[in-house]
Amino acid sequence: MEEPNFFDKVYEVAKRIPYGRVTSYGAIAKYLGAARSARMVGWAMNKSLAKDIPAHRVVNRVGLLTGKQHFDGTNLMQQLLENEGIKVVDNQIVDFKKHFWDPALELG
DNA sequence: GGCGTGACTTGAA
DNA sequence: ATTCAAGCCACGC
Repeated sequence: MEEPNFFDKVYEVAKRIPYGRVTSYGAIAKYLGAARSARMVGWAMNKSLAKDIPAHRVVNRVGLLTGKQHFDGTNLMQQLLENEGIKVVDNQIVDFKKHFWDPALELG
């Protein structure tokens, strides 16, 4: 059997993020048992841009759109979030806590 | 093949 | 309360 790597797990979790919800790199990393490897999640997300992964639903722990810079358009990430009913002001998600989706809680 | 960078987080001073 | 430092590991030069 294949043993999913960190990257692959990140992709699977990211794919499972529900519509209109967001999560943080650390939450995913922690769910994978590598809370200190949050950076790898970000790097994985960078690669995920070429996949069907909703990377725009993943932000840092304060709800700041740190990765919007990596999207094609500077406002693309924000537009996508607002399109899902998430309000974004100054590159930061409003009521981030309410929209926060913890894989450890939702997936088990 | 080594060094630095990076879409981060946590903990300690 | 804020600021500083360390950790984690893949990728590019």
